[in-house]
Amino acid sequence: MSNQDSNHILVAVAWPYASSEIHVGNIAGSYLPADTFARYHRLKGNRVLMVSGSDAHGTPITVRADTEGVADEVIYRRFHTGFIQLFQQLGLTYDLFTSTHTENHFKVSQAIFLALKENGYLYTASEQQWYSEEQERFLPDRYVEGTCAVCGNPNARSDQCERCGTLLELSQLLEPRSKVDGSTPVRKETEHFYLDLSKLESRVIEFLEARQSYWRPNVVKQSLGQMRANPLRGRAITRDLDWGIPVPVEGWEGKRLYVWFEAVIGYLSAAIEWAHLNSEPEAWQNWWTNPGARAYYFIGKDNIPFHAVMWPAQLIGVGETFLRLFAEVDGKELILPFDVPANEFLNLEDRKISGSQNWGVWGLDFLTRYDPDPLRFYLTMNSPETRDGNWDWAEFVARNNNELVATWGNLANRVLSFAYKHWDGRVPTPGELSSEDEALLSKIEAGFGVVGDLIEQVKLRSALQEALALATEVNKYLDVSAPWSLVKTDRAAAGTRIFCALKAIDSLKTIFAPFLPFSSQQLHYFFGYTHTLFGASHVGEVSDGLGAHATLQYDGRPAAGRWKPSGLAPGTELNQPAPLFKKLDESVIELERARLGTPGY
RNA sequence: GGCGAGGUAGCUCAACGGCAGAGCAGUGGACUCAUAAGCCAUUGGUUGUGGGUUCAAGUCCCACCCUCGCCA
Repeated sequence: MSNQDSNHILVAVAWPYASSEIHVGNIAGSYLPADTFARYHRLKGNRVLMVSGSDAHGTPITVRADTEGVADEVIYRRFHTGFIQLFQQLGLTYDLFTSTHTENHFKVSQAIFLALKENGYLYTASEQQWYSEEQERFLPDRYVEGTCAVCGNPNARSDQCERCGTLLELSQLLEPRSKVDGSTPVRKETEHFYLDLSKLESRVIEFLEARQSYWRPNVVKQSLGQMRANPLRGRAITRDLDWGIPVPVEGWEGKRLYVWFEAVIGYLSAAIEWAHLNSEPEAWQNWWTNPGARAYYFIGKDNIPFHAVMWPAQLIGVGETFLRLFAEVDGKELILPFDVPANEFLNLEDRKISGSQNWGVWGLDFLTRYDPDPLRFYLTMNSPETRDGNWDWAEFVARNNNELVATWGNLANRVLSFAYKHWDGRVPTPGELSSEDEALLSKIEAGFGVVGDLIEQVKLRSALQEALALATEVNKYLDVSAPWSLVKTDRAAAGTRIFCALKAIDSLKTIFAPFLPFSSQQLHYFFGYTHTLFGASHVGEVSDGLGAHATLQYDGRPAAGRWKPSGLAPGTELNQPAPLFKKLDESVIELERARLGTPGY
């Protein structure tokens, strides 16, 4: 296998913070589109590597741990386990879903740090931070409050007064107090490493401008506009914390890499971990050092600056030094993002999703009552690709019943049942095809190109709409050819029509498969195929010096699905068909709405 | 406050400056293989507001309003 293949696709998926539940907005924003995209490319025969993991470090986890009075690690492990359950049930085919709390990620992140340092992009500077003498530690901004020197608000957060909006210097916060124990913190000098982004800015701009023609406007224009208005400047990449990745410099024990800096490195470290788990320790380079490989980053819009500006800056900054330090390979750079198809946000019943108010549809909870494919269908048809979207329970039920069930599920069921009943459980043998038969089959065949192109452009909503329109074409064809009448007068002709309809549905099964993998596999089985369209995900556990961490891994070896039209053979024995999807009763709308906003569901 | 994105039919979304469209919902019809599903036909619009440029503006320019994100 050549290292220069252009069919290596890195699907880099946002890393969920291991401190809050995953809701349908998160799923629609990045996890689901990534999987649809990855599954398509796998069917297409491309070499896909889809990676992500739990973001285990960072203040939100520490805050939650302090609130509950447990160790940071307890919080991280609890949520990490939940993520893996959810993703497996949703059918997200991560080649590796891991965590940032791994020995491997520590080493990779430290190597990135050292490469930037060696290349002269890091400097150190001192600043004052709030320090608790009682606890002998520096306090993050959100742990300190006091009186705003500007407006007198007695409950101002240490970094910004919410009443007057002022960004507060340390000296502007009067009578500071620690939210942890009420004690009075003191100002204390502390030294940190900074990434010298000003030195990298021109190359980041170059990088963005080269991709401007095909990136989503929200992603590229915001990034360029921001830099035009406020040129990049140095940004701290270390913190005074004890949870996280140690700074690999002597004398810096007790400091950690800032989470914004190390979490994105996970895309690289997860690929490396994947390669080791598969006993091909160099295999990650097929994606990461291959100039022909394409890296797609599926994220939500809140993450744009980190993926369109900061992460490219880090990658540019390490140059060839990372490979030399980490793998003793000379003359190789890490590839930059090919696209960052960031999605907008999803509201819920016209209100912003909120964990604290339990205003959300939570993934794991949802799947206790509904199947994954209807969720995947609704979220893709309703995908917030160009603007904020809205989850509406009435619309979920309507789209499920009127589109997924009525147009596609019913089509498959009506034709399979008819064939099963009248041709003794076998695919009928066709006679000569009429021009209508040929027209239908060629329309469906063309669908592979149409839908495929849209998926490649990450226009998944349009792609699924096209697929559904193809199902409508088959419904129309059936209406015109009316095999249920024909079977009474000309059984052979009816058999030809049904053969064509079956063949079309067999093709549509593949076209729908990236979006609706579970029902496509079910349909695949009804058609009598014995192999599976995709591989399987399994939960694993990896042990290292930091303990054990759970993983989700995809094994694509059993996958036999191909992105190409059906080659259905006459006479094939069918399996007893059944409806692919369930119609939902309207009553669930009110039941589900009643759950919203009630704590402790 | 700055940088962006978005605001089009009841809902979700389209529309190189050239007759505002699609799907779903609604309404009417013929059919019956199918989960009362499918098919055919059809109603529905002051394109957020106010100006401007143009033979022609949803689209370009200016100002403003609303929503969301990021930055300060």
